[in-house]
Amino acid sequence: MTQPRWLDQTEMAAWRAFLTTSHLLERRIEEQLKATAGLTHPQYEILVRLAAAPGRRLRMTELAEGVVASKSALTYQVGRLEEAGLVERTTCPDDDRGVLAVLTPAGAELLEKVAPGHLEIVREYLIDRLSREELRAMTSAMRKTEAALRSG
Amino acid sequence: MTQPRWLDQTEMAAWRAFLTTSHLLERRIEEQLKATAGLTHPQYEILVRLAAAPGRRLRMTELAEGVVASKSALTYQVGRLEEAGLVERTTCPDDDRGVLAVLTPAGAELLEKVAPGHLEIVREYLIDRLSREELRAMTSAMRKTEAALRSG
DNA sequence: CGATGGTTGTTCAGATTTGAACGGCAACTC
DNA sequence: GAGTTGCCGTTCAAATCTGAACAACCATCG
Repeated sequence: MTQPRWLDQTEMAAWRAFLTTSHLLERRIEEQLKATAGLTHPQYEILVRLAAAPGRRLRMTELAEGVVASKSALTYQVGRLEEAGLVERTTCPDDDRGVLAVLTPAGAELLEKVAPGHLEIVREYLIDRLSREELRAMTSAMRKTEAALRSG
Repeated sequence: MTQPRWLDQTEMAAWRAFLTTSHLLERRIEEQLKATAGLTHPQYEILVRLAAAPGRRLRMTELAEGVVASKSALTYQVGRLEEAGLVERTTCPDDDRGVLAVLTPAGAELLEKVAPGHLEIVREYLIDRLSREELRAMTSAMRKTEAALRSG
C-alpha cells in the first residue's frame, strides 16, 4: 500500500518536455527521410546498424534489439528493404535457425547519400541547441534509463 | 554546398542514447498501460490533456497538437475512447466546424485510477534516476528543441 | 450579398505495428 | 541418442497510423 507519489511541478515539466519533444522530433525526422530517400525512420536505423556491424551483417534478433523493434516489425521492414535491394538475407552458418541481414552495396551507398541530411536535422533541432553541459547531462540521464530498461 | 557536418563521438552518443531510450521507455509505458487499464499511451495522453483543460474539453485540433498526433490519428483514438464511454463529442458552440472532445465522469474516474501506476513507471525508469541537475538540463534541452520544432 | 481562400474534422486506402501462435532447430539432461 | 526445454524468425489477424482527398463551415474583401 505505497502512497501514490505524484510528480512535482519540476518533475512533471521535465517528463512532459521529454515526451512531447521526442514525438515532435520523431515526426520531423520521418518527414525528412521520406522526402529525401523514401525511407522510414525504422528503415534508416536498420541500415545504420548494419553499416556499423562487423561484416555489415547482424542476426535478426540482435538487429531488433538494437533498433528497439519487435521481432515481427523487424521481419516486415527487412522484407521491404530486401525488395528495395538494400539488404539481403542469409542463413546463419553457425545456427540454422538464425537469419543474417546483410547490407548490400546499394544499401551502403544509399546510406552514405542520406546520412548527412538526416544528421543535419538532428543537429539543427537537437544537438546544436544544447550546451556541452546539457549534452553531457542528457547522455548521462538517457543511459541510466536505458540500462534500467534493458535489464528489466 | 555546405560541408556535411558529422556528429563527433560525444554528440553521436548523446543522440543514440536519446533515440534508444525514448523508444524503450515508450514500449515499457505502453505495456504497463495496456496491462493495467487496457489503454494505449496515446489514449492515456488524450485523457490527461482533457482532464487538465478548462471544462475538461478541448477542440480536436488543439488536442492533436497537445498530444502530437495527426488529425486522423486523433479522430480514430477519440472514436475508441467514445465507444468506451470515456470521452464524448460535442459540436463547438462558437464554430460549427469544430468538435469538442469532453472527458466524461467515467473517463476522469479511470484516469485517477490509472495515473499513479503510470507515474510510478515514469519515476522508476526516468525521473528518480536523474539528479536535480540532470533533470534541469534535460528540461532545458527538450524545451529548446520543442520550441524550434513548434515554430517550424 | 457573393466570391475567394483558409480552417476543421472526417473518411478512405494503404502501410505499418502488435502480440500470439507456429514450425524448425539448438542445447542440455539423463 | 532420445526427450525436454527454449530460442529463432516468420506468419497471421487485428489494431493503429499516415497522408491525401473531401465536405462543411468561417472570414475577409470587394
